[in-house]
Amino acid sequence: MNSFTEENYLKAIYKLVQLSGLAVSTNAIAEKVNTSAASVTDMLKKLSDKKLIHYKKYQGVTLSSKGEKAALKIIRKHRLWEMFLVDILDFKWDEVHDIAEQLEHVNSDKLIEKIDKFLNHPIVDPHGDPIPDANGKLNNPKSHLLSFFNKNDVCIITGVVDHSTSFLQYLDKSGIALGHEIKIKDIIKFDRSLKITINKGNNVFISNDVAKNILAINK
Amino acid sequence: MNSFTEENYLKAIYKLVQLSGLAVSTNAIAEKVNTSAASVTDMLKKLSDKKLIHYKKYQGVTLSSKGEKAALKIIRKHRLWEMFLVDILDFKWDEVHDIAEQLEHVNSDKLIEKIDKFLNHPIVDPHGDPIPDANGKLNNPKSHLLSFFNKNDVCIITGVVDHSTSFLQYLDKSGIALGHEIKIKDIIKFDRSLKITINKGNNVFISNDVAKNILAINK
DNA sequence: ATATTATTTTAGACAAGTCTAAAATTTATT
DNA sequence: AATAAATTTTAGACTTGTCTAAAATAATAT
Ligand SMILES: [Mn+2]
Ligand SMILES: [Mn+2]
Ligand SMILES: [Mn+2]
Ligand SMILES: [Mn+2]
Repeated sequence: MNSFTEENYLKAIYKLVQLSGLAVSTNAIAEKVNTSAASVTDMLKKLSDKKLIHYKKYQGVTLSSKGEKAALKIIRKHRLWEMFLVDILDFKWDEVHDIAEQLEHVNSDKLIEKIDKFLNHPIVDPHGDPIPDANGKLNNPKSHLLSFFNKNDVCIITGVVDHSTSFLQYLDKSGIALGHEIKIKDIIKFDRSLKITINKGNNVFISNDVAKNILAINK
Repeated sequence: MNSFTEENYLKAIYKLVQLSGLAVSTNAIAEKVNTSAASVTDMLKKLSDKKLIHYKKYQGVTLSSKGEKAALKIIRKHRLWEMFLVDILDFKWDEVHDIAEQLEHVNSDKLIEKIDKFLNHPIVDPHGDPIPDANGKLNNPKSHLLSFFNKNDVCIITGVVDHSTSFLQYLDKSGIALGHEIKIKDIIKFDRSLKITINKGNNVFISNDVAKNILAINK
């Protein structure tokens, strides 16, 4: 078994590789897990000894297939727990991440499969992120950042990039939620901010910074 | 916050004090948390510094009110999670303890109160153990060991002392479950084993060792 | 191509929790 | 009351994960 700490490193490496498509740097990991570069180097040696990563000094790191499987399992657990918290216990989508950070480390295959079944095998979590299946298979839906759409495009919101409480609460306040239909009414040249219509009703202005943190798919 | 380890010591001390009514010994704690007496002494110093226990060298230990509150909170979480696992996820009563040992350390007041509400504020866990309320108040039901009843007594099974998988599975196999009515048909003088009738139906023989691990209340 | 800067690794230390072996204290026995 | 036995504490060491400061390597700029 891997320790909580090891699991958090694996998850961090998985997400960074996913994002960049490249081997990830010691510094990037350090920032992600909120620790020093020296500590990361120590841990990389350990994960390498355990054959969880591919690592050569100064050359960056990727996950081995064993490491990727472990990472996907943690991500599966995290997202299923988030789903459980929102759908069953009526938590808000901005409240669940920190709790799921703890629950994702609970070790019981039977438990996670029962939760999955109880939730009716959900495909995405409350933030629109895909949930890996029991074999670690992950359906990566081809969404795009809202900031990449053009004037008069109509799309459906499928996810968010930023998962912070403040961002999610801002979306709530603006009436922006997963599944809603968005029409791009206007794009301001100066700062690339957007005027959008939500569900054929309200018009709302959002900054480019916000648009870059919303995922959507063409309708 | 207290670490997982500290929480497990507090829980162990709580249960040992509960059982004996006296200050508990270093050795007793060592056995309960499955570690060496030396390690226990180290931890007792730490818990004492944190004002969680009353401790004087060589004199044994009891919980401070702060420590007792912490212990009861962990026990509340453990028992509510066991209830959730059995009632909602259809686990058997012999499968849940180890998972609850992990879940009891998840830190979120909101989570545990939502679970409590979702379960409709249960009073006892799947093993008949009482669940402390949100204020740490615990209703100690006055049950007795089945081994203390007399011939022709009729009683209702309310709990178990031993929580091991093998014991609980033995009870399942024998048709003995919480809430069932038991009539003591005979007590064998030689070894104090019992012939009992379950729910006015089947007759079953159980050893005194088994009877000493079943709790019941007079009908 | 060399010098400067940034990144990464090593060295050495620390806190938490654990261990074994030895010393101190308490309890039980004669 | 003195001795033996059991319990508890101390001493010293080890592991995991962390840190800072210094050294090594790589990347960038002149
Ligand atoms: Mn999350
Ligand atoms: Mn999520
Ligand atoms: Mn239990
Ligand atoms: Mn229980």
